[in-house]
Amino acid sequence: MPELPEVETVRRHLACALSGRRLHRVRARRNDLLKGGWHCRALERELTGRTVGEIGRRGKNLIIGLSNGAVLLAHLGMTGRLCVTDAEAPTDQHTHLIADLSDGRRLVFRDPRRFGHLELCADGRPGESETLRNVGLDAMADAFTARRLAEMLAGRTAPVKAALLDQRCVAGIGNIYACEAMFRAGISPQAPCGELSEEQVRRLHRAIRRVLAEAIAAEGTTIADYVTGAGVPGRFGERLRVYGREGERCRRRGCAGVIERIVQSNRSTFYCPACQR
DNA sequence: ACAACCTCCTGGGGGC
DNA sequence: TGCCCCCAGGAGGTTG
Repeated sequence: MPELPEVETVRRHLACALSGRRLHRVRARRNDLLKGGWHCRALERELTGRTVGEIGRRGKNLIIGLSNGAVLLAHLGMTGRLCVTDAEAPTDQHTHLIADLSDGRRLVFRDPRRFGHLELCADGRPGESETLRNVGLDAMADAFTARRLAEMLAGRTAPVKAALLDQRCVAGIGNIYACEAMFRAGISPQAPCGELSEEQVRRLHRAIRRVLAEAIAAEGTTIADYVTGAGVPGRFGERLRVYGREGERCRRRGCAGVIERIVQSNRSTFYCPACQR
């Protein structure tokens, strides 16, 4: 599931394969995947002829700069893929946008489960878009400090896990890396936000940064069908310490605990009851 | 204001 | 073998 490291991997791929190319024929197929009031024909008209500039990211959102100051935003949801393929590569009913590029290849947006979406900001003010207006500080941004994390958690009674998943606070963490960060920090996913000590918040901040940086270096985690731009699975899956490991032994040296799975806000949480308190 | 649910969607897997 | 049900979860919406 594309969280920050997977989206960053896609961003790097697109920066190589898409930046500098012109979009010369665009087909959009589903109005319900377009935010900001767009429909397919208008989006096709607006995109056609634009040249792709820099590719950025905030949280799990891709920010694709276009000529004339427009910006295309893309969220991959659960199963979304945005990649540059050969023009002969087959497409299916889950392919929702195809843009032929000036170099003979094509940009393809495919998303079977359709939790993803696209939004064009013709005015070049993506910060006010439907997509980004509720998205907080990127988890890898310099401005995301332990102090900022402490401010976000202060006074809240919700479990820490819920706060980490809330994109309005810190953006980019999903279910996998929330579990992994809490394990590394040795903090119970059920601990109320406001009850963490300063030291625990510092540990949590450090754990978030480290697990995300390691996952970026490994080109993400492949659970079901995410692949990197090169079409290969991410390598971080083998380094997960709790996610998906229910019933297995804790990997922390000297810990005899067994990983448990609980459900929090309808989502699986994996943790070690022996080392997370 | 905040927290706890519900909803959208499809493919894959388990059980019978 | 085939069918049905459940499960995965990002994020916005609704309810309390």
